Amino acid sequence: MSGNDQAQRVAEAVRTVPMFRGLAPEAQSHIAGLATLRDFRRGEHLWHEGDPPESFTIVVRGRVKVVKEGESSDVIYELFGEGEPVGAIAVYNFMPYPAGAVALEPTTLLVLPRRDWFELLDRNPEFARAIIRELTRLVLGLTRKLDEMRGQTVETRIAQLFLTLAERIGRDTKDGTELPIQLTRQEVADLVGTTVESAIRVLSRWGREGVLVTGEKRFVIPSRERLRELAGSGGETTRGPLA
Amino acid sequence: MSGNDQAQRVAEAVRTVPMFRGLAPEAQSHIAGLATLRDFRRGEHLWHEGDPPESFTIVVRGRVKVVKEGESSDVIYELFGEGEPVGAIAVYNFMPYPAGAVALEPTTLLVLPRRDWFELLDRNPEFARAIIRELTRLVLGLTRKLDEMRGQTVETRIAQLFLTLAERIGRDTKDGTELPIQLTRQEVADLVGTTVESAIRVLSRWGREGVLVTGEKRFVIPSRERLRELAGSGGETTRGPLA
DNA sequence: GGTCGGACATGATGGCCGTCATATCCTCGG
DNA sequence: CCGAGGATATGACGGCCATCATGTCCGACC
Repeated sequence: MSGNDQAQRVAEAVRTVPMFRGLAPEAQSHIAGLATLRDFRRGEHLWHEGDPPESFTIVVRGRVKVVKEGESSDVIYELFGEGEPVGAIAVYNFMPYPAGAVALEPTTLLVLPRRDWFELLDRNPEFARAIIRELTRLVLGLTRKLDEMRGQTVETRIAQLFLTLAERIGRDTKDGTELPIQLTRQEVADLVGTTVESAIRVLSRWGREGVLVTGEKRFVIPSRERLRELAGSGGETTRGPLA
Repeated sequence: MSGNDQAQRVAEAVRTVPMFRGLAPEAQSHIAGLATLRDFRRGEHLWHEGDPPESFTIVVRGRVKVVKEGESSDVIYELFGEGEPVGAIAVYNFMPYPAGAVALEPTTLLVLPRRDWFELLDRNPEFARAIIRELTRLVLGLTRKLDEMRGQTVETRIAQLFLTLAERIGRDTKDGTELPIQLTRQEVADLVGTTVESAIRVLSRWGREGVLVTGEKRFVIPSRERLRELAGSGGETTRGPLA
């Protein structure tokens, strides 16, 4: 029974994943026959840095951070949401995962054994295109992060972070833009490359000033325009004596 | 005559490029029939940010920097050397180039019109793999840059930069490792995300101390071990009162 | 040969922010 | 019900480095 339920859940997951959505029903059920689902709790590791990648994985529910864990501080490289393949690089090259992955929320993964995935790749050239698209997205995100990181003040970088999040996962409500995502101040700090304390200083001040309000498992941006001003004016540090 | 010479040069370029090296001779000459060569002087732009990518391009001679040009400062995302495809992302997605490209040395590019390149891609699945490999390299390089950028001092970051360069293009001589590449202090600064002045301070001190010597169109590292020490010990900033 | 621009160099100054210390609030588990 | 641990918050201190100013050297060009 529950085996049957499981099979149904897998089948539905395959149907909803963008990469597989366009396939013929038979192809979809073929894939569903090879795949399984795995559930993770918030904070649980999907894998650790250095693990060998046994499978190709796609997020079907929840959100995941890919993070390089240093002894004293971490760096979050990227966030992955529903429908996105995660860890594709390691699987493709069969290299140890260059970074760990941690669930930010209760998360479900669609799991395809390496071997099966490569067979599919051989037979469906469009899958290679999907991977290229995904890697492209990664590269653009990383270059963006790189120039955000540079020179700018911490406040500016955090403002840019939340603007990016607003574009990707923001919902408009009557109180402003809502970001239904749970991030600790530590995680915000890791995302922009600073310390917890600095992140806290900015966010608590923003809370007082009404720029960005931290709520239960979400953030609210009353006015994106305010944020955009803060994000834009970070380049110039010391204003000349004249200005 | 010169047309014939040109054809010969193209044919040889195609034979030497890693991506095409494994192909059958007929396939190679087919590609050579579609491709052309373009030469650039040092400092010349291969393209500017925002240009539409008309062709797929591979570096066959020289070296190229891909750079995001800001009003007051630049960021160099990556360096490309002989045999490497450059700008692949923009071509594949037919999006405007997200960054400019500039020749660091006299450089020759193998140029394949977009349309022809896509036909080749359809017929040769291994080309898609080559692109994926290239993108993988890019992603790993960028993530590396990201965590090098974090927290570390300027001196540490520059040390890491030259260690990386030493691995990629270093030649061992009796005086130490030689890096046959011409980089201005400004370019070094752009690579590690700092200012010219800071880069100059570090490099001129290193020159005095014999850690890294700047020569005619090259650098020399007398002892890689020295550099490695400088690269490693940058994390800890304020030593505690006890230590 | 003179001058103009670019690369390299060095000093002074001030601000951002990383580090350390401390405190409050809340959730868990015993 | 109380203690432990985690997240959030706030203040003090000090160092790295961006900015600005100034100077030298060199090749390019007229």
